Amino acid sequence: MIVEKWLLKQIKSFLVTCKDGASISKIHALLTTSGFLSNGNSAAQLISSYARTGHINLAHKLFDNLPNKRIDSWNAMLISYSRENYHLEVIKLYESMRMGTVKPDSSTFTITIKACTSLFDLESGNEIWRNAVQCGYGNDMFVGSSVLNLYAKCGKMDEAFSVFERMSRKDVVSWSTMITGFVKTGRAIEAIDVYRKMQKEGLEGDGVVMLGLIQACAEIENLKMGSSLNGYMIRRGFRMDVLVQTSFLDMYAKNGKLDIASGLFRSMSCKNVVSWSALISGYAQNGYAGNALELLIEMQSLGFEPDLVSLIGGLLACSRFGSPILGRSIHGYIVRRLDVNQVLGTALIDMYAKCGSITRARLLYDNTSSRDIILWNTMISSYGIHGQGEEALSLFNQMREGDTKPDHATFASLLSAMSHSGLVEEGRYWFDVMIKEYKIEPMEKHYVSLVDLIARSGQVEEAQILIDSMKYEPGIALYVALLSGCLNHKNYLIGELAAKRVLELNPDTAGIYSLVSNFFASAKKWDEVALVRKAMRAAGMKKFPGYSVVEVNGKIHTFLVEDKGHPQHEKILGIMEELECKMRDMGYVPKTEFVLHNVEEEVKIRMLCNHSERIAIAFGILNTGPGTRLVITKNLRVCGDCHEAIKFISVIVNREIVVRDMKRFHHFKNGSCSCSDYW
DNA sequence: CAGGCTGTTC
Repeated sequence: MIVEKWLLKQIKSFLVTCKDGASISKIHALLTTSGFLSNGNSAAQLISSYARTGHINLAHKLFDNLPNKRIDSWNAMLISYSRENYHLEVIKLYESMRMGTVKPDSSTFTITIKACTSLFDLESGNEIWRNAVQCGYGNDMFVGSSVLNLYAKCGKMDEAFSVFERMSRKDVVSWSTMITGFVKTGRAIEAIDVYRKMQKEGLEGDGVVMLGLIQACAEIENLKMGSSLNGYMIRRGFRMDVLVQTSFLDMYAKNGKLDIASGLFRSMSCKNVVSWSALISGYAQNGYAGNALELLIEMQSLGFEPDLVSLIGGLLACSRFGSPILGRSIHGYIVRRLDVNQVLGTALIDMYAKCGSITRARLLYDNTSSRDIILWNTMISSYGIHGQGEEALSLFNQMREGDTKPDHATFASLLSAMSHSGLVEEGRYWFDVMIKEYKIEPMEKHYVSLVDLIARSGQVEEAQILIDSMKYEPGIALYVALLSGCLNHKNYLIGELAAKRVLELNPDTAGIYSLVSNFFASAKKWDEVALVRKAMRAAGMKKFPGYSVVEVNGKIHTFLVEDKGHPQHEKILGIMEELECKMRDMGYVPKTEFVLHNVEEEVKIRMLCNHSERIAIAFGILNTGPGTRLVITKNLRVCGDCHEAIKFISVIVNREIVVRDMKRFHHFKNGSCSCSDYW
């Protein structure tokens, strides 16, 4: 007997580390012939050894043939499936176990609930949790933590919290599950509260807890707390692994501190695809499209295969840049290598729409099999920026018929589409529906669209009343919307108040200064015009020169304002002069009020003609065949004079010209534009 | 046997 026990122990310890399938089979045969397996001895070890060496089918065969299945064999089988991510098999196996007489234990419940978590199967998870309580495992820390994670992953943090509060024993895993859960559901403040409670109970956080806290800091934009967390971790001797470093990197990148993020990235001795992706996305989200694309290329050249997320970052950069050529090439790269999932599909639709091809965007949209809220919102917004308000509305109505509930972003896109298309009554109507039927509290962005819509239609007083009726302090965007309405409809009384508010609220783009200045010029208040110019210089606005991008014959060409550096400069100039002549004959009068510099009238006219969008258009005309559609992307807002001029140009050259600016698309065709005015 | 990094709309 003693020898047998010793032998079994030796066999077990050998199986734990054995990597050789043939040896496992030999031991299997030995145990079978000597009769040990018949009472279940060593079966669990054999099962996990088989599974660990990639022979899960052999493991299952052995398990099926066991005459006496003990709980450790069941659990070994469950764990083997779990390791291979066969979550449905785990749940099935658990159910067949429940049919028999063997009692599940803590591991059984822990693993099975984890499988439900991976499948986001809240229903089965709840059922198994009830079983666990019935079997006396309601106070088990492992089972408890896996239930916390189940609720957290399914977004049910209130349920998780009530289980958490009733747990009699908690360890660092239980606490960190709560912290991570709150962060991932957008409740960063509560995540930090949980951490403080944990500290009060005398528990130290570990790496996982820190990771959650870093993400919390990223979300609430508290970089100060984030940095002090960094100091704390260094003092306590935490190992800064890739995960933690990537989280710090991401925190800085998300908050626009790309210099710090990139410094951190360069200093990392160990980087993975995720670290690359985090920085690429950070650049793309903050408008540094060029840096994002450069990094994507650098990543490949160093042998890192871009994954889904880094490519989504690349697509985002393309849509910021307005470059369909780059976007298409990334699309092609993706199709050759990866499966397109919903997030990627959405990014592609957004990219095509923002790069000027609403048709291609719709094509992709029609080919999607399932539609989540972001996909709907993206398509609605795409129609909006292209000035197709009716299409946006019709899509929105289709959405209402289905089972995806519109959210705040849906209405933001819808209302903005209404305002870009001048659908005044519809805009008012849906704003009301949003509040009354969908119980969505209007946010600033909703008010901005509505004010823009109403003011644009000429009801400036009403727009003013709407702003005054808001429950919170109106931001600059609202006064900008009001002011542009005042400018269009020459309401100088309200306009002057709006203009003053705009200046008080420190505009951060040259476009806004130019709007204010145009307003005062229109009111013939020249002293104010001069003041605005001064304020703009003081704010350092001239640092951002306007540029336009145009793609011709598969190449991207960028033009700055007054760009003289192009090899075809002389020819471009020729086209521009020819166009100007014909435009004048057709009745075009330069709107020199759009020039904010205090110079001679004749110089102003020269400056208007040298705007980057005009140079880009002339270049496009020069280098493409008659009738070719031109797509130009401008980094600022398109200027009011250019908006007029391009209408004429579209007639002269008989082409469709699409100009995308920071906010939307202007489709010029046969002398008119899809947008009623430039702003 | 339970918890960890990056991603799409406004």
